Amino acid sequence: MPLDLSFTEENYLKALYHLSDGSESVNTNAIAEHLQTSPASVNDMIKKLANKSLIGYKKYKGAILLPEGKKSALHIIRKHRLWEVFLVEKLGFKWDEVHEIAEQLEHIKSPLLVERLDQFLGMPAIDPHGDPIPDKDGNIKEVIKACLSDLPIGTKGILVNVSADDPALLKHLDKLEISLGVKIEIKDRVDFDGSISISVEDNNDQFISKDVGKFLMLTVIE
Amino acid sequence: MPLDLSFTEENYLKALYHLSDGSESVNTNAIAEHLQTSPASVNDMIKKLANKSLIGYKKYKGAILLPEGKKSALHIIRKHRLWEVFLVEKLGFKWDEVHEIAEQLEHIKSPLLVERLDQFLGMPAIDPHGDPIPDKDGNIKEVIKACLSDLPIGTKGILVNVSADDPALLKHLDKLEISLGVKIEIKDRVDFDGSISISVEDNNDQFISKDVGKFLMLTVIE
DNA sequence: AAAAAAATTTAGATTAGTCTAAAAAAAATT
DNA sequence: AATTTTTTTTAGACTAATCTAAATTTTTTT
Repeated sequence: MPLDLSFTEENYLKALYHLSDGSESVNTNAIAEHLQTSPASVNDMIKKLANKSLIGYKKYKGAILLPEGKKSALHIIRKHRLWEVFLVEKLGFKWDEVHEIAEQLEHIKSPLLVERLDQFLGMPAIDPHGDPIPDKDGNIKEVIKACLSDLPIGTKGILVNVSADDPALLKHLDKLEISLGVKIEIKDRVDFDGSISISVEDNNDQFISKDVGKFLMLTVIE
Repeated sequence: MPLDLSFTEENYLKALYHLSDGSESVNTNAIAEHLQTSPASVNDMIKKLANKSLIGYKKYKGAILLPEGKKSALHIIRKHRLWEVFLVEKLGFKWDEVHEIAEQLEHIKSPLLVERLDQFLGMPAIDPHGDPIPDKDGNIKEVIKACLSDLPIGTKGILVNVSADDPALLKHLDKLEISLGVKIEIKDRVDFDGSISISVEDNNDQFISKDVGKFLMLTVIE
């Protein structure tokens, strides 16, 4: 059932999905930036995908996912996130080590494999970064998240997402014993540099920089 | 440590390994046949791999794996076979459904993944087809495959092939719970008619006729 | 509203892997 | 030993994905 797309085509569709918040059209340059390639290459690929009716495109007006393209993108994201769960839960990888490998595994094509993997993992709802895993029909339950640095003092929440793959950041969080699922309370803010005082799992307060706070997404519980 | 080879280069090295029994040089046409491509393409790739010192090549004299190329080939084969074990043991695939998927998975590149997978699977010695899995240094214990009726009493092996498709035979095997991949031990032989007493998966002994034994190919494991 | 800046598209090349058709070398047959 | 057949190699071309540099369109600024 899934279309026979090239590795590269799949990556473009995925990029388009990630860049289109809601359903706005996406700039050529934004895609080029995201995929670390040239705008000219993006332009070529956009035309190709538009010819296959996977995306909508009008000259100079950017690209937008069409239903078929969105379905494909969600299928790739499903595979990516399931493999991340596998790598962490079954093979003992840290959550900051799995992205690159899942980038490769997400392109494996097999009608049966994904569903068997899903069963094997117990049909998980979220991946190790707290992102929701689309079901096999492409339905995805978006989680309501707010960035830690945008939340007021006194807020309590569960860390559900770290919106970055930078290993340096993830390693830093590990050291602070900040991992997905922990409860975080915002205790105070420093006027001088915007540093944030937080407690993790009701332990002693510690500071994180404003920049780190920007990448921590919480589900507010209180 | 593993070289950064393309998908295609890896497939050529693997083909070369499978086609070179012992270490004879391999024909251009044989490779083309094996990979379902043209001799011209093979010739191009042979030159490329020879330039990288992965294979030896003299015009009109065929190609032969050099140590580095052989090491790469064995690493790919290791990955292929470990993934086959994963698919059968963990995801419940039948042994005849896994080849195509493993052909894709074998190209996933990660220094850690293969070793973690190996651990997860309990460092298996053979894959579901009874073929040996090279260790991480590329050492491979070549296995002996032979017809059950030619093997001595006391031999243990994995059933890797049934060299007939007579439904009557297959039905008979089904009833005896003899299927591909099962462990069989040869317990005894009857002088009178050559019947063979075997145990399947360490269950109670049962008899098969000499004629049935002729069609069962085992990989000897002990 | 014109000029400047930014974004986008086109034109023309490049690389990896492939192909067909023709030429050259090796092997087999007579 | 000469001829035929088979195998291998070369020559030239094609596709997918990419690039740089130049041209064009849109947006922003003045």
